[in-house]
Amino acid sequence: MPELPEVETVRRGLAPVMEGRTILRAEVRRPDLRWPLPPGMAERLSRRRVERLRRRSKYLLADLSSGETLLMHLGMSGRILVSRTTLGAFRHPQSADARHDHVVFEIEGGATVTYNDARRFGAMDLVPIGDAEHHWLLAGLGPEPLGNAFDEAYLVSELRRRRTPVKSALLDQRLVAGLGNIYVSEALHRAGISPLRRSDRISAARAASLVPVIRDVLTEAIDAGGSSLRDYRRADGELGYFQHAFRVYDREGLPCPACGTPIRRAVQSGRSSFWCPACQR
DNA sequence: ATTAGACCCTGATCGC
DNA sequence: TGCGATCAGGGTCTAA
Repeated sequence: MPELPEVETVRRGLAPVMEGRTILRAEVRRPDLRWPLPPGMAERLSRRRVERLRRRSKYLLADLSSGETLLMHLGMSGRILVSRTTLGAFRHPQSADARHDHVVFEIEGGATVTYNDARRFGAMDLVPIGDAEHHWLLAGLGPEPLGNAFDEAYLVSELRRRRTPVKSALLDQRLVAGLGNIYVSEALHRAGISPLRRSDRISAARAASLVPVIRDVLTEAIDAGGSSLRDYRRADGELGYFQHAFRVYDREGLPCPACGTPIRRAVQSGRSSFWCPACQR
């Protein structure tokens, strides 16, 4: 579910209540997420201060005073929600089903941070600070799409040597890290490239144009607080609103906002792609 | 070496 | 109202 903009939005919501503060107590209610939680995780988190909350791709990284980094991934349905215990245990309507509250952190200063994940595709692990980028889940990740290493020369050369559809190439986290099904579809529409087109058959100029387009769509989505379709919520429980700006995603049969042609849908490597057959070639 | 498909799990929605 | 089929912002692993 959450792609880079959603994870960044969660990070920005959590940072003010976690950074510089101590986790008074951590509680693990269900250790069987995508993989078993690391041994003794609750004890290794309790009474540690969160020095910094970072993001790499779709992962959140909390550097702790113990010298370990807590690595978190939200999978498809994961949420991290902040509630204020000083105001009483208040759960408003758009909050998640408490049966899926798997990890709970009590934070110094009166905040409770709850990891909730119905499908349990999410993950957490602990790794020595400084080794996070070598963790097996992070080691193969490509450049950050909003970072300097992701530039026109890089993308042109990577696409040129792949024969997969460009949709699959951009979803490959080894090529660029953080895009998912929504933002790939949106970026390809903005660039006028069909998701079905073979990567190595895109002209260099058109491939290069994807770089600023990807940056723009991610930046706009972060500014909107991400996209809320089914499960995703910001850390404060509110909805993101970038879904209202979708041009093609989840709009099969509806008119293309640029030309009015009905949006088409096709399944590529098991996931739906949406595109305008007139604007995208 | 690539690439499509199965799989992990729960919940919402749709057609009958 | 109930029931099965299908689908969903993630990623890994297997088999062709």
